[in-house]
Formats: sequence, C-alpha cells, structure tokens
Amino acid sequence: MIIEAAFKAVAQDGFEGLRTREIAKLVGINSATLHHHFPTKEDLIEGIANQLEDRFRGEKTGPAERESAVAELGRQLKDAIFYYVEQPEMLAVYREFVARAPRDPMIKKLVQRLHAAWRADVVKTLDKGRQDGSFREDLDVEAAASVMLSAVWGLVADIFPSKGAFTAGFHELVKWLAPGEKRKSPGI
Amino acid sequence: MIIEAAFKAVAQDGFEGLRTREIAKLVGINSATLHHHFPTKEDLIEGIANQLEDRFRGEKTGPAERESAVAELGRQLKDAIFYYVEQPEMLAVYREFVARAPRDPMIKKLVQRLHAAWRADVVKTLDKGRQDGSFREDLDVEAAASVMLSAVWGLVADIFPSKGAFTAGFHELVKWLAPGEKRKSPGI
Amino acid sequence: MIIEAAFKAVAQDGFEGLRTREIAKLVGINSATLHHHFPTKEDLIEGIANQLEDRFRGEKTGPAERESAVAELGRQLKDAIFYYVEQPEMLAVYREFVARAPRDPMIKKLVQRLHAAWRADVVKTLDKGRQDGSFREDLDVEAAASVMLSAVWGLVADIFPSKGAFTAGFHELVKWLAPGEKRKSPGI
Amino acid sequence: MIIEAAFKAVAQDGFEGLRTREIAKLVGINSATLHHHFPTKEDLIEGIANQLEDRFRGEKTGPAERESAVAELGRQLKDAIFYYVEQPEMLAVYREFVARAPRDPMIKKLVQRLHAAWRADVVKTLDKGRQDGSFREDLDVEAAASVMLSAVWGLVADIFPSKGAFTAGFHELVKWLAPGEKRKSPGI
DNA sequence: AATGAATGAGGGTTCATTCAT
DNA sequence: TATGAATGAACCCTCATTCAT
Repeated sequence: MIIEAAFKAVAQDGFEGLRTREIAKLVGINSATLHHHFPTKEDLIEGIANQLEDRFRGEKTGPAERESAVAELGRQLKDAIFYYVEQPEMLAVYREFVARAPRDPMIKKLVQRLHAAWRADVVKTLDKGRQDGSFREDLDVEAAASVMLSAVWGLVADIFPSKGAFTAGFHELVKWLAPGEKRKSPGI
Repeated sequence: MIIEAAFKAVAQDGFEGLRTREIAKLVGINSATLHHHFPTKEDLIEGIANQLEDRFRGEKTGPAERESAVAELGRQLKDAIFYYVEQPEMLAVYREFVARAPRDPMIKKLVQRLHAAWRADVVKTLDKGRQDGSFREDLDVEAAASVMLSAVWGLVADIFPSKGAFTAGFHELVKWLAPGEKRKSPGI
Repeated sequence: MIIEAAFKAVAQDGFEGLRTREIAKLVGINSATLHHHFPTKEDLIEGIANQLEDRFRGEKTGPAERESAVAELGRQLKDAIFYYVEQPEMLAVYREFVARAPRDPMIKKLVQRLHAAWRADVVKTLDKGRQDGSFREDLDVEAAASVMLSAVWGLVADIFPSKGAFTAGFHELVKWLAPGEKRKSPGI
Repeated sequence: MIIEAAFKAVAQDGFEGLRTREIAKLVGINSATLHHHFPTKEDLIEGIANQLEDRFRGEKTGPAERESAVAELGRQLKDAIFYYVEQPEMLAVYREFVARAPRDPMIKKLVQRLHAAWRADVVKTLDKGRQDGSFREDLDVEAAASVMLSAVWGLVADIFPSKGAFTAGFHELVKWLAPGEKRKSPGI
C-alpha cells in the first residue's frame, strides 16, 4: 500500500524526507502510478493524515461502563503508553504533523481535530473526578487539561527523553491530580 | 548579519524554508559569499544553533541568593512566560530544533544541552523544595522534572493552544507541585 | 461527440492545449475509451481535420448560375465574412491548422486541400472576369489569387486586427480588383 | 548564445518544440545554467521576442530622402522580400509569435508593437501617395493598409504557398495600388 | 465498447555547492 | 573577501499510451 510506505517514510525521515519517487520505488510502482492515485504530494500527505486519524480512532481503548474518574484517567494514560510502546511509528508521524501544523492549514486542522478529541476525553474525566471528589475541588479543568496534555505529549513524544523518566513521569502525573490526602497511582 | 537573517527565516518558515540564496539576498550579499562564511548549510544551521544557545544563556534571569524553592520555581516559570511573551521568535526556532532533533545528531546534541541545563535547574529546585517541605515528600524528583518540563514546553510551544489556557496552566502547574495543604500559587 | 469537444478545445486553446484526458472528461468518458476510438492523438487531430473540411464543404454558398464575375467575387468574399461573423470557432481551428502545417505533413495536406479548393474558385472567378472585361486585362490571375487569398485570410484571421478595418478592407479589396474606370463595390 | 539556439529551435519546431533542456544541450551548458540566465521559460521566450524585435529594427532599410510614394512602397515590399529570401528564420519565428499571440498576453504585446511599426510605415506611404496622386484619391488608407499588410504577410509567411506566386504577387499588389491609368511596378 | 490502473519518457524548476576571476 | 556563472542531482508533475478486466 502506498500510504503505508509513505507513513513509514514520514515516521523515519520526516516530511522533508518524503519523496514521491522513493515511495513509488518502495511500493514497486512507477512514480506516475503514484500520481495516478494521489495527484498531488499534498493529496498523499492528506492520505497519511487520514490514516493517522483512522489508526488513532481504531485503536483507542473503548470507555468502560461506570468507571471511576481515576480509573478513566489511568486508562487514558495507558493508551498513551500503548502508543509509546507498541506504536512508536504513529507517534513519530504525529510528531511530524504537530511540527508542520503551524505552517500548513490542512495539517493544522487535522492536528486540531485529533487534539480536540483527546482533550475532550481528558476534560470530561477531570470534570467527573472533580465532582466526585477524586480530584481537587479547586481544579481549573481546562487549564489542567492543557497542562496534562502537554505533559503527556512531552513524555510520549520523547521531547525530554531521559532514562526511565517515562513511566515514572506518568505516576507523578497521576499523583498530582489526586487530592492532597490520598495519592495512590491508579496502577499503571 | 547572516545568522540573524537565517534565524528569522527559520523562525518564520522552519528548516524546510531555509534557503541559502534567500538568506544571502536578505543580507545583501552573494550566495557564494555566504558559502564563503558558512561552507555548508549545516554550518549555517550550527551558527543558528549557537546563536540560540547564546541567547538563552544571555537572557536567563540569574538565580537570587537565598531564594525559597517555591520562589525559585516561580522564577523559572516566569522565564518561560518571558520567552512566550517577549521572545516568540526564539521559541519558534527552538521548536524547529526540537522537531529536527530526532534526525540530526548535531541538533540533537544542542537540544540535549539546552534541555540538560534547564532540567538541572528544575531538578535542583524540586529537590530543595522536597527537602525543606515546600513540596511533597514523596516527589520523584527526576520524573517530576520530566513531567514539568514537558508541560511547560507544551504550554510555551503552543502545542495545545487553547484560549487562555496558558497562564491558567501555569497556575495549575504550581498548585500541583505544592503539598496537599497549602496550594497557593507563588504569585506568577 | 468526441470530435466536437476536441474541435472546441483546439479553437480555444490551440493544439498545445489539446489534452486527450481533458477531452475525455468533457465528453464524459474514460480517456482509455477515447483511445479506443482514436488510438493516437494524431488520429484525433485527423478527426478534427476532417470535421473542419466537412464543415467548410457543407456551409459554402453554392455557386449561382450565370453569375457575373464581380457578383461571384462578392459572394466569395461574403463567404469569408460569414465565417468571420457566424463561425469564428471554425476560423480559430483553421488558424491553428495553418500554424501547424509547416511542421505536420498530415495537416499540411489538409490545409493544401482546403486552400486548393478555395484558390480554384477564386482563380476561376478572376479568370472569368478578366475575359469578360470586368477585371483588368493584364491581371496575373495566379498571382492575384495568391494576393487576394492572403489578404482575405489576414482579414478573416484577425492577423492585423484594427478597429473596423475588417469590412472596410473588403471594400478596398473589391475596388482594387475592379478596372480603373468603375470601382463600385459589389455590394458587400 | 542561448537565445540564438532558442531562436533557431522555435524557427524549426515552433514553441511546442522549445525545450529548455534541449537548448541547454545545444549550447553546451547545463540546464540549470540556462535557468540561471533565464529563470523561467517565459523569460527565455521574452528573450527571443526581444531578439526578434531587435533584428527587425536593425535590418530595416532606412527611408531615403525625398522618395516618391511608389518608390517608398517598393522599398517596403523589398524589405519583405529580403526577409523572405535572406532571413526565413526570422519569418518562421515571427509566424510562431503571431500564432501564439491570441493566447499569450506578453507575445500579443510584442506582435502588436511590431505590427504597429510596420503599419505606421505603410499608412504613411499610402497617405503620401494618395495626396500626390500616385495612388487613388478614394483610397481608404487604413483599410488599404490592413489589406496590404495581410497580403504581404500571407505571401511572406507562405500561408498560401504556390510556385512562383511570391514575386508575381508583389507585382500585382503594386499594380493594384496604382491608379487606373498608370500601372507600372516600381521595379521590384 | 468501456474502464481503472499502470507506465515511460520527459518537462520545467530548485538548490546547495563549486570555480574562475 | 566577494562574485557571477556554472553545475549535478533531485523533485514534483504531465501526458499519451497500454493492458488486464
């Protein structure tokens, strides 16, 4: 599949390393054939974007019924860990899209869409936890979501890679969200 | 100055938009002359990297004597805000470098250097705060630093831009770090 | 019809603008289907050529019986005006063919065929007029035909477009052909 | 010289046959070098256009003092013959420009410029001849100029090529312009 | 008769880099 | 130190044409 190859190429070499000819060669087709399916390089990138979105949608753990807010949060973080461990390629592509977003309207939209979905989940969980007392009462949910997303993103995207800080970081993250009294990590 | 122009170019259009000819034209010299000073494009990028490092070193607020851990942390966050407000260009270039780091050893080194300095400061502060009781006793300092740096980075680099989440995010960040009882923001 | 669309395309954008795919799309068929009917682009062009020839043959005013030479000439010029006013598309295609003729043997033949028919008419008329005294006795019929055809072509093909020179030009043309004494335009 | 080669290429194969790569090879330079001098193909065409204009300006016979209108006309026709005999390449390129003019604003301008200069000369001559009695009094100068230019163009550009019709055509042209009485060719 | 997929041979253009001056 | 000219390697894209279905 063309998109498959393009996806890998972006994961490895970034967008600057995405060459239609090379992708064609990898797939074993003529470069004109590639242009038959994706008339423009931008179309190809759009294809990669859709693939990324589909993969994220497809592999996200479904929300369990009557889950506690803490458990929900734990699950969400586990999702992040899942990508980090099992799908580093997806994260690499994601990182490229995020990096390119400021300069590419189409990509910006995709990233915003992905972010919005992710953020909505987190906000809902934080809100739920704030109301049932699992999280602090004075939590600024929106702001906390921003911070949490940023932090998770940084950890997941290896922005500050440090030996072993990854999982430990998630533990800390959870503790921070818990109220002063009980600070148990939800078992990640 | 050549580097100045290249710096701005990267801030605006990213590395993909960095053209030696264009830089030369902006500075008013021949592109061959530019290559006389920076034989290779990589040399030019190295120049930009050095410039970035110098600027960061030059503009960081010096540490005050006998500062409390909380105050120290506040100052560090203020630094971040400073760049966000006053030096968006630097952050833009920084973002580009971070994005390119996974694929460029030289840049990777630079980014690690910058990160290490930043992280060292934070770790020291967290450690100090943990010992004098300003921060939680059970704080995993290294992990917390990772999380905090990631979060700050995400906020500062506008990775998850959301109306007003920026400053609010910093407040949340500080509250999270405080122990359960007192949760006052250190006045950012 | 395929040829119809191709004809219009050439009229509008010239031969350089003739794209098989585009024609196919205009007609609503697959470009492979078009190649099924016209295996080669040259075949398609030949189709256009035939269409042009047919149209010219079909729309030419039939010669009236016992017409005076002057009247005949007038009718021939009227034909030219007819195309100019009513069938600009045909003239546009014609112009394209004439322009391409020097480099394309097949087209050259077509153009020569069209020209020969036209020229034969004119020569016959000029000859008739010379013999019955309507035209000058010293008229070099062949040469005059060349000049007249050229002039008509230039006017009709807008080679030297100038405000209103078109009809006035035809009047002049007629006067030139008349002998010294009477110089009335045959009522165009 | 690059333009020289491009000029010849257009003369031979028309604009459709103008390939930057091929021109570069003919001149013995890299195709990138060609783009160094003519960044765009359009720039190259502009270069050809200028060359054509320059050549026309340079080689036109200067007007003699106190020349009779008939002699003037003869000289102008001789110019046309000169190009036909000595500079067929120029005429070929000219023909290509005229053919392309309807679809290319830049070329349209050039052609209009060339035409305007040519027409101005002819109009002046016709006017002069009409006033001094060399030409008919009832000559519609503007219209006659259109017709004459068209005719000359057709002869010169071989639009209706016929064995020997060329020079004979010019003789006819002159006779037509003379008044009824005297019909001597000005010795072409 | 019709089609979607595939293709080869370019075509114009870009860009970091080199070189003679 | 500076430059205009030159270059090779790519890059994206186009287009008539072919082929299996």
